[in-house]
Amino acid sequence: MPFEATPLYVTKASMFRTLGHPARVRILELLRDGEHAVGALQEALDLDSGGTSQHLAALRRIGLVESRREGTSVFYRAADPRVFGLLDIGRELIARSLAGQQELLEELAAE
Amino acid sequence: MPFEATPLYVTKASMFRTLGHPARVRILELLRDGEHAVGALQEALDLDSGGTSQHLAALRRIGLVESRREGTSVFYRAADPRVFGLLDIGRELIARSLAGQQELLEELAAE
DNA sequence: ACAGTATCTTCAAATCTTCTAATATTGAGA
DNA sequence: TCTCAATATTAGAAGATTTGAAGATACTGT
Repeated sequence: MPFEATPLYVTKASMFRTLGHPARVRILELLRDGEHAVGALQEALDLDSGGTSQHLAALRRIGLVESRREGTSVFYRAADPRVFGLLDIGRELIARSLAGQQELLEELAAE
Repeated sequence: MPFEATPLYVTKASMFRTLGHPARVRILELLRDGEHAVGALQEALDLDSGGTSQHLAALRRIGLVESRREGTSVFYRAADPRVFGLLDIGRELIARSLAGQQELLEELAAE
């Protein structure tokens, strides 16, 4: 009874697509240093409560974050620290790409 | 004269979003073992020529692939092998998440 | 220069995502 | 149980992306 007849590359794509929103990238960056309550995230991101929940729900849907309730607050954390590796590689790739543009600019300036 | 006044997390998000399409994930998987002509990719993906070009253009726009023309063919390759690290971590995270679901199923079955 | 092939671009229709605002749920404490 | 505060969910409008078809461009060999 396979729940998941979806090819792996489709699942992978949904994961990347879920990461493909500025607010969600920022949420994960914040979760690097441990769990945060929804209220704290909301304030840090300058979002309203609905928006914050929606983004968290998207991240939870694909299993990137997990939550824990404590009284009236809900705390979120990264489900697996490897997700930060994605962010790191992302940063490296962007750095590389900007460095390339930089070189081009310098060549142009040197003419 | 900053070309890029965009915050890093926005650029990062566009990169992930660009990766967030099954065809583009598959293209990168194919590029793991070296460069491929557009025609070859197109056949492997079973896409029409327009679609293939568009996906490649999206990948090139954010600097994940580079191309080289040889006669009438254009060959694409990954601009930086670190991008494969993204795919690898993606696979690991999905594996983890499926394993979690699996456990849940087993608990349910054991009841 | 011409014909043929390969790749790229463009544009509008269909689809999916995000945003906004309103409403629902959950738990704590009186 | 009632009410408040914190999160979550939903629905519809607005915005962005994908698709598919057609046309434009570039290269090779003759």
